[in-house]
Amino acid sequence: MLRIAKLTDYATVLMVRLAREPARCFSAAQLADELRLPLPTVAKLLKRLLQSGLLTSVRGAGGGYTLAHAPHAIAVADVVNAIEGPVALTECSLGKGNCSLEKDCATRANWQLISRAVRVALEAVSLADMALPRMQTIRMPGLKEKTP
Amino acid sequence: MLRIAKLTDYATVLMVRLAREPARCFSAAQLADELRLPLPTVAKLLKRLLQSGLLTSVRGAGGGYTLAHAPHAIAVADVVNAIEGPVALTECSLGKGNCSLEKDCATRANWQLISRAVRVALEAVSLADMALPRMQTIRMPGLKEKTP
DNA sequence: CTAAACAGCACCTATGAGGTCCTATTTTAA
DNA sequence: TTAAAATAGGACCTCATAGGTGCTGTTTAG
Repeated sequence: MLRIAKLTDYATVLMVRLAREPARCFSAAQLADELRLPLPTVAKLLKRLLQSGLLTSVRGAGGGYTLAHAPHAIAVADVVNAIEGPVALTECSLGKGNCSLEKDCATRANWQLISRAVRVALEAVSLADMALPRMQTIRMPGLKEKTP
Repeated sequence: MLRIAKLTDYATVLMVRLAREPARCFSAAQLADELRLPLPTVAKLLKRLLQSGLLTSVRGAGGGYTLAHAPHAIAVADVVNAIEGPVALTECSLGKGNCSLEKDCATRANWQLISRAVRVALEAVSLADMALPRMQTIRMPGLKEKTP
């Protein structure tokens, strides 16, 4: 049904929680407990988010994780990228030529445009937005100029 | 990587092919042969597209499938809907309350907005657009009014 | 009457998402 | 100095489901 992976969903929940108190340092256990998510999964996600540079970590007792940037500077797209890689609705959108149609596939370039539109939608929303009780409307720059 | 199902990809290829000659009646075998796709899969997809009302069929010898509407009147969103159901990036976007966070999940409403943005992106592109060698730019009505 | 073609199931199976566990390593605090 | 609290980084399992196949009708042109 064109959904993001469940892990990505969890990851955004984690990031949004962190975004509500950007200064505070959260341990994996704290987050798992508060958000009612399984600890091993939370730990795994935090590690991935760390490796993608979205978090900073402090090791040892009293340690934990913090957002690496301000909430408004991290987009939902970043989280999606960190957990499931670049958004590309179709195989060929990635450029990898493992599509048997490839050559005469006029559809390809158009799918790339659609993928880009989706990427823009995800980039247009920051953690700060997600932390709000309810956003107004998504503004998508770059998609309203030309009209086919 | 936030991709559509491979079957959905195939389905759009099929639909775009049909859109290039809307008057012509194609058999499953013809399409499979021309597009180099496995026949059983093509047949299955055509059946689903038929049940969703996107195609009309003629049974018996010399039969086949035709678009149920003009190419510009069928959106990529329709194809996605037919094959993988409604676009809902997260579980809770569907409304079904099988999310343990549910109550105090402020993130929910915001994900719904994002899902909607993606839907709009898919609705903004018709089969006629996809049949073009290359689209210009996607115009997304309803997403450029308010600015958060 | 026969062959072409759709209609509608039922069923298989292999990949990978989702989840668990174990073993370092680092740091604080007693 | 030691113990406990945390992160770091793997390996590994397992199960749902996307993707694919087959079979048995039914319809229709010639």
